[in-house]
Amino acid sequence: MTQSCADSLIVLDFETTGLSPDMGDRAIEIGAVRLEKGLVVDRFQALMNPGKRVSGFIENYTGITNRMLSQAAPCDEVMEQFANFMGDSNLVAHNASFDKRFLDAELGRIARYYNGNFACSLLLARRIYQQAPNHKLGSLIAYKNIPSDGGFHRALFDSEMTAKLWMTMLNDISLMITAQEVSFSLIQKLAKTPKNNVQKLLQAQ
DNA sequence: TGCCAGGCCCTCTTTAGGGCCTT
Repeated sequence: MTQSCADSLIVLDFETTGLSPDMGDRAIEIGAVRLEKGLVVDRFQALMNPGKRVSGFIENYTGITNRMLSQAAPCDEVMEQFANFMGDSNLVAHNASFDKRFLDAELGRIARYYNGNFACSLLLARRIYQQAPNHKLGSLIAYKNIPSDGGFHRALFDSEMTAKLWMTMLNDISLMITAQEVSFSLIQKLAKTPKNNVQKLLQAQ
């Protein structure tokens, strides 16, 4: 069975100075992998200098220090490169609303835009892994016994783990339906379906 | 200096409140 929605996808993750670009927070690292037919075929990773110091909390949380950022290229330079990398591919992130806010904010600063659609691995996991203890990325990786060395909270590592989780979810969904492929539109529909209607939706495929 | 958000989703709901996720 094919998994067409993975034919060309960018799975991305930002590390940032905080939670809200509307409150002045900036991206400090972008990591992404390109998935084609279920395989990682390309990677992107870069630190970026946000032009402000990051808090001790962020240094501890990510391991990214002010010293490291002082030697990094500025955000606009890195985001220009990343915009070229992702093109108009569809996009996936864990808690996509968070990464989309920062992607939109950073690209807006350099007047670059994209036409891809976002899908959220968190929303999908809440539908198909309703018995998981919680739906944090690290917890889901452990729940599905996906090999990991535990180095979470760096952008490329988290995007690689999200990509593995994504492929695992597509495989699990493909086992629940009779259709020949798991389409991107089905994934987006699933992520918006009330939990108690998930089985009905899958059985209709 | 210290602090900050927003979308989703559940329920003891919908004229609301609070937990889960992301950094």
